Amino acid sequence: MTTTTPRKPRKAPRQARAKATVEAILEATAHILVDEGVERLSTNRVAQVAGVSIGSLYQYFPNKEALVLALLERHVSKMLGLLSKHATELIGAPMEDAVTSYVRVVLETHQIAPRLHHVLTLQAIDLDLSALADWEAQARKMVQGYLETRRDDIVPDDLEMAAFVLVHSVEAVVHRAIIKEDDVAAIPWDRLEKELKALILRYLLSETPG
Amino acid sequence: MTTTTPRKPRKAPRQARAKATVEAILEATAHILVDEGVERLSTNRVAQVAGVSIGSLYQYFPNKEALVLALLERHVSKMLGLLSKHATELIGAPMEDAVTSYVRVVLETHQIAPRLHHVLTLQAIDLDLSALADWEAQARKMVQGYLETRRDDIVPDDLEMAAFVLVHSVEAVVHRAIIKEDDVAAIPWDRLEKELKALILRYLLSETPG
Amino acid sequence: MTTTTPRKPRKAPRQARAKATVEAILEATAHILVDEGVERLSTNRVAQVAGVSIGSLYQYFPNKEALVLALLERHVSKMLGLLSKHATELIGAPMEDAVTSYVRVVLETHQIAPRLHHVLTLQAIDLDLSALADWEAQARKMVQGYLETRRDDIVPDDLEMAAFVLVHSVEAVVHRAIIKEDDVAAIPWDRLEKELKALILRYLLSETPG
Amino acid sequence: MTTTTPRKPRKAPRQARAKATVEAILEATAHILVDEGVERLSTNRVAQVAGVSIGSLYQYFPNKEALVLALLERHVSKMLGLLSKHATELIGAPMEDAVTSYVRVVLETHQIAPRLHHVLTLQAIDLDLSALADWEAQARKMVQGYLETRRDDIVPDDLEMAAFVLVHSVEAVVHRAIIKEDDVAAIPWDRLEKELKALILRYLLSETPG
DNA sequence: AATGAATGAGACTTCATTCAT
DNA sequence: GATGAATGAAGTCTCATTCAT
Repeated sequence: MTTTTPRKPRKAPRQARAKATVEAILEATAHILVDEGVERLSTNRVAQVAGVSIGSLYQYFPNKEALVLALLERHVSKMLGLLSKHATELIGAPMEDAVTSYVRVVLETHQIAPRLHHVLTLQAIDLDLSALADWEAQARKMVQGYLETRRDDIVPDDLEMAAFVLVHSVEAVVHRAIIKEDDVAAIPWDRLEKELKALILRYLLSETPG
Repeated sequence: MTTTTPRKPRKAPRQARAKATVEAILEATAHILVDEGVERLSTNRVAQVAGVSIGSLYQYFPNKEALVLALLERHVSKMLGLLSKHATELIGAPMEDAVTSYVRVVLETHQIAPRLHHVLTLQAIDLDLSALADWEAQARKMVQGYLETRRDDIVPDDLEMAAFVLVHSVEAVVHRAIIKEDDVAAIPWDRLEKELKALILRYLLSETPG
Repeated sequence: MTTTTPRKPRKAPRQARAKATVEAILEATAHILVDEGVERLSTNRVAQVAGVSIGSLYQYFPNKEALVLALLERHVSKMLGLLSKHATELIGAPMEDAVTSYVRVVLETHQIAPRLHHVLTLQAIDLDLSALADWEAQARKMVQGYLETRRDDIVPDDLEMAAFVLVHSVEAVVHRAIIKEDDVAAIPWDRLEKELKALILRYLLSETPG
Repeated sequence: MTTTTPRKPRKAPRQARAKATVEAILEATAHILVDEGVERLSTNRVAQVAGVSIGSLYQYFPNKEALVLALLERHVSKMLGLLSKHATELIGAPMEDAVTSYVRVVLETHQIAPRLHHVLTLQAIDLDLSALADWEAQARKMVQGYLETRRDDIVPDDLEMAAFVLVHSVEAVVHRAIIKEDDVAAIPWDRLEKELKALILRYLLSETPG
């Protein structure tokens, strides 16, 4: 299942006009992905929706995958931006603040573009795109790094495992919460945040009772 | 994204030969899905791999989606089987035993056919098939039901939310653990089980410290 | 310039209907090649002219090259048929009879389908198809074989070189003669035959004068 | 197969820079033709390889054919140059010298740019370009002219036919010899020359034996 | 003169599905 | 029941050519 298909953009747009074209193409891609579904994503349709000729599309993207990849990379880069913005807050912060900060970052990353996030996530797996895996690795590394600074206060021994459990628990719960609601506005973000903080803090700080 | 395509098998195979045909078709579908990827799944290819004519395939399945659906339903039915088998153990069991039992069920469901599970999960979302959602609903209902019998011993108030958090945390962590390892055997299942039990029990039974 | 594109027919037609389809496709290919030119040869056009759907074409031929190759192989096989039919006459025949026979074979091979022959020749080179090279090799081998049986009567020492010169001289002259005339009938075949026999016999049997 | 597309260069380059541009374009064309194959010859690619914008290419050449034509005309003009340079030697020369001279001219023309010669030859036919036909006509005329001055010493009656046979025999044998060898350097030019001289002289001067 | 962005016809090819045998 | 030939819509992608800057 290893592909040798090129996925990188063909050439960077130099003129302003070209930049607008690329922008229109990516927006159209996102639009179709979110509102019409992957199965409707075809290069022809993207070009049509973008109001651009199919030839122009192929000037900048070698194939359909490259469109999705470009979109994914933009998205992940925004996610990583949020992560690194808050990363400094964590260092040396008391446990509760650090956890609050982390949960909020995850909630925020999912609010950048919730429906696009969902679709891109699936595509990343289907197309074997690593950008998202990079994000996860980054998050795990950061969490594990923090846990190591608090090793003495923490119950779990295996910090790698602990980071793995935490990152994916939080990620999954948030993700499902968003998918569950058709209307993103309806999600009880505050309660979700509270609950996730409880989940994490108890896992890290309490001995198993009983 | 809502389809009106029929997805149910056309007619049940009555003769033994027919049963074998259907079996071969589904096996071929699974094989292609797992070993070659969704993008290679075509009805013609399935028929070829199954050693059956394309006409025969359409005798039993009205379209391509029906293949995936049938496979998914089989799989989910196995998962539900495991769940209900253990369901009785849970009722009235002490908290620790109940949690152990639940975590084991989830681990077992993921071991039925790990790679197929992964692919089907993605397809279920892409094709908007509800079978998997059914499974999740079932699991949530069961967990929530159990929590209600223990309401007094439990810290979280909102049991629906608690069930949601638990089910998806466990599900996600197990799922990622399986995907992570190319060599499935290499996963430290016992440690994973221990860690998940700690996560759940502390969440349910400990007050947030600090 | 080495290609890995498949060129062999996809599957052999089993039913009579399918055989007719394949036949129609190849005839259409030949027709387009001869009457409209290579640049007009497209799979769509072939299907259209053959009165067959494009899908049917691709059931039997993996791509455009395969069409040309199939046609070429049929043609070359006819040419080789003529060659081997006369091959026996040559063995042990007196020089003049053998030469007569050879020149006639070449003339005949070019009359099987003169215009198609011309186009296929070019395509064989462009597409790097070896079928025609096989024919030439065969012809050279046969001629050289005969020359060896007459080594004592023959002036040239290097029989490989002599065969090379003979085969390509005769081939080229005949080929150009056919191309030259738009009206194929107008070619003075008998005089051409006489002249080529003279060319060969003098080359083989006379010492260079002067 | 008759085209009405203009094939002549659009305007002659007046400045030195423009001359360099045209030169680069033609060199790129030749390069692609020889090293990548006709199917890879696209105007965009030529421009790219030439390090010139596609717009500039169309400033000097009205279409793709014009590129090939320009190249062909340059090549044929070199060939004609060789021919006319030796033409004077032939007049009144003794038969053997004349033949030597002619064979050498043909060998030389094929050594100008053997691989390009090969490709251009094919293209000339495909695109129905007459430049090469002009060369052949010229060569035939010259040879026939010489033969007429020697009519009394010569065996063949029909001098037009004799010239036809000679020109195409020599041409074909030399051409195939070059194609046959991957490495042009490996061709036994001297033996080829000797053999072709023998072929011609015997044909012209010896009665058919036997 | 030169640039390169944009165009779109059209080529190739796949694949879900139907239907005659 | 089964077969496999046939279909054609639809998708991917290229490339000759134009034109605004």
